[in-house]
Amino acid sequence: MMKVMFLRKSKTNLIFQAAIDVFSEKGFDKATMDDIAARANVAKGTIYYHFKSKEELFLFLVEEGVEMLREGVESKLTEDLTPREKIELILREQISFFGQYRDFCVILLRESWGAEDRQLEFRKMIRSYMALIEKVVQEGKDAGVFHDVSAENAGSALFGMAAIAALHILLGKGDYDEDKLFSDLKQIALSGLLK
Amino acid sequence: MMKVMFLRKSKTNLIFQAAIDVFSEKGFDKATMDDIAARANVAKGTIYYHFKSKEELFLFLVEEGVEMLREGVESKLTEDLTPREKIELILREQISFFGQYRDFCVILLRESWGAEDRQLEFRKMIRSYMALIEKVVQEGKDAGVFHDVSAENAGSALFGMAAIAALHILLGKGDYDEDKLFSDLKQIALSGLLK
Amino acid sequence: MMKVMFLRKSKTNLIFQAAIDVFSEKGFDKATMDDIAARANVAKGTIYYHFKSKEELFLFLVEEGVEMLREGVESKLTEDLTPREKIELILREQISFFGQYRDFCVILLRESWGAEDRQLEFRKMIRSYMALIEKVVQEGKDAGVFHDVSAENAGSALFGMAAIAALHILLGKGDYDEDKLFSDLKQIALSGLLK
Amino acid sequence: MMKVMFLRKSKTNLIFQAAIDVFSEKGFDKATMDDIAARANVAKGTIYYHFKSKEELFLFLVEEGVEMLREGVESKLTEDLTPREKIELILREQISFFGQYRDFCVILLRESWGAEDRQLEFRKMIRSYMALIEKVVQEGKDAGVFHDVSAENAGSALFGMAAIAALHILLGKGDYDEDKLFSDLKQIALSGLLK
DNA sequence: TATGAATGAGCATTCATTCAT
DNA sequence: GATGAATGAATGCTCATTCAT
Repeated sequence: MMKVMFLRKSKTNLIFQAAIDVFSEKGFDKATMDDIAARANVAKGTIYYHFKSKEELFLFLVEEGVEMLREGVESKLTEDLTPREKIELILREQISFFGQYRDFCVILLRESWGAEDRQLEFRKMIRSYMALIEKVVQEGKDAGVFHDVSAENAGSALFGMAAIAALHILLGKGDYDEDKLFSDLKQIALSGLLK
Repeated sequence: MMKVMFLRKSKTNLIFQAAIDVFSEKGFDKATMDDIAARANVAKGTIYYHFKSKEELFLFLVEEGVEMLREGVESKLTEDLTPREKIELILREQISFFGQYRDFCVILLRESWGAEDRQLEFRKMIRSYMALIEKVVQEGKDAGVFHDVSAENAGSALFGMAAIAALHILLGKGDYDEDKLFSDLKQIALSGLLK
Repeated sequence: MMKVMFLRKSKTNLIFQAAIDVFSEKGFDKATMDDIAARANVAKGTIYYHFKSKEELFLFLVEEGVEMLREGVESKLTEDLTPREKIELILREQISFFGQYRDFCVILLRESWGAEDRQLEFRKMIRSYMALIEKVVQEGKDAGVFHDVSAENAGSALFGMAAIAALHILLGKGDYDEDKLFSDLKQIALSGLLK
Repeated sequence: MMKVMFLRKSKTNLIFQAAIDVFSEKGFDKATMDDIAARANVAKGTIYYHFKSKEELFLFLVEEGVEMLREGVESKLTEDLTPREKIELILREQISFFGQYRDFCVILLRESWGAEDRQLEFRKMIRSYMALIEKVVQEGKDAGVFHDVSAENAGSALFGMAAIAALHILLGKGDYDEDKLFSDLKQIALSGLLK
């Protein structure tokens, strides 16, 4: 998402960047097209020349964001890794992504729960990411190295654990110590709290 | 909150119930006072007779909800339980609460991320619940039965794991199998994925 | 008005007093029945038990106020006074009244200009006061001691001169020096600016 | 204000004109933005595109009106006139202005008395006009041709005399005979009622 | 007499969207 | 491609008035 964007300097891109800023600062409803236009140094009509509606602009944005997270993780899940290593990689990548794109992640967590079409769409995207985790869990189970838990439950649990823990720190006051968070989550996810 | 509410049939309560419905369906911004009034079969002015503003109505609602979750859990965390049993209890209670008050939980997950005062307030409430978990984790560490992970990280991780996994099922199509979810999360949280 | 009021301690009177305070502070439109009820330490319904409407309450209030000014002046305009002395008396009385009932006078000046029934009513009241002045001017003209100016013009001019000059001081920062104001207005009204 | 306004036919101007009409008819509080929009044949949103708020629109309006009166008078107060001629000129101009802009003058007299910021602002504007009169009175005193009255008292008295007398006629039923009113006020202001 | 909960019409303001240039 | 003036439906909130007790 953001990477691609930095290459071109088209109006479309200016708008896109501005939209990320504004949506993450204010949320979908509170953000106005005027805000975005001002941030992009573009006339309001110009946004409508490039995007059909506020909704569509937002959808594009979230789509690219989730895709980026998913692809980033997927591309690193090479065949030579063990299930355990894959889980570690997923946790590390997700923690890193949340640190790098905090604002986008706030959007995601804010706007994915509800019954509007947009929100259903977002949950579908998130599920496509969770599916990656589920696949790894299944592999582990098939290989006999993981306990017999529902892959779906494990997928959402691991995503949720990392997401909420990351945002909890990022939206609090302290520093975001990615290494400590990773080490703690890895401990819990793989070996549990109990000694 | 909801329990007490069901007993009385005051206007205040009608409004409260309607507000839960509407806010969870549409979120804070999209929900209108007209919606809530219509759902409660009350004139719009009546809402303002009982609550100072939309914001205040919402705040009350979330306050009572989180308090109910927190107190429900806290009251059951008796001294005779081991840390392991306490973690199990917390997971079971939270899973049950999410099943019972799905709409409220959607509200909580939707509206807690952002920089508005209201949102800061919500996160503070959630933190007061997480603190319960942190305390138990600390106990376990002190007793030498839990691994040495940051209690804060563990607290947000366990809350997030259960919250997201629960909502993932509740907002999907399938049934909400509390027992299976509990058993899976207990497994991961206490002993991890690895055999 | 105010004098009579202080004698009784009925609810009606409590409301009346509160209404004067609130109306003069906020004006007719901005003043609310809640304000008045709170100031009178009375339930809102009680006001409606004693007065038919906000409008009526206001009307009563202004009626009594103007009547008090008019009667106060009229009762002192004894037959033994010369027209010149009468003009002096009118000026002195009006200046004194404005000083004593500043808030009420603000109401009067605020709410008398417009086309609503209430406002027409107020102007009629004011005209009944101006009529006193006109009569004196006519007397002076008939007696050959006043110049030949339209009595009506003179009446409104003298009322306006004293009213605006008084409020100009009363709403400004300085002290309200009634004697100096009287002496200046007397000078202008009777002998003019020119030496 | 009005003069310039009549030249252009911009939306801004349409709104401005409509606002004068509506505010003078109903007063600030009772006038609604819907009224103004309807009168201007403009969508309500259009008003907000050109003016930040009802308050701001109103303020602009009064500002320009008073400024027009002040400048109109000031520009004619040339050095070659005697104090007496200047007072005459001021009276004539003010009487003419009130006749020409009756509605605006109603607004001014209605909305200048109270403690709201807006009203303080208006009184400040009026004082800037009164200052013109005070200066002339001072000149007359310095030149030894006027009696020794407080310039401030004389300023507010002359303004008030002309304002109230003018509106008294304009809001009554009869014709507005500017010449007679001028001749009467000149008589009183310069030479007084007494022969 | 007195109360205060309930009402609903009314209002200022916002903002996504359109469209003539 | 780009603009920004214009739109009008939508919304949170107010407040005079009513009425059951």
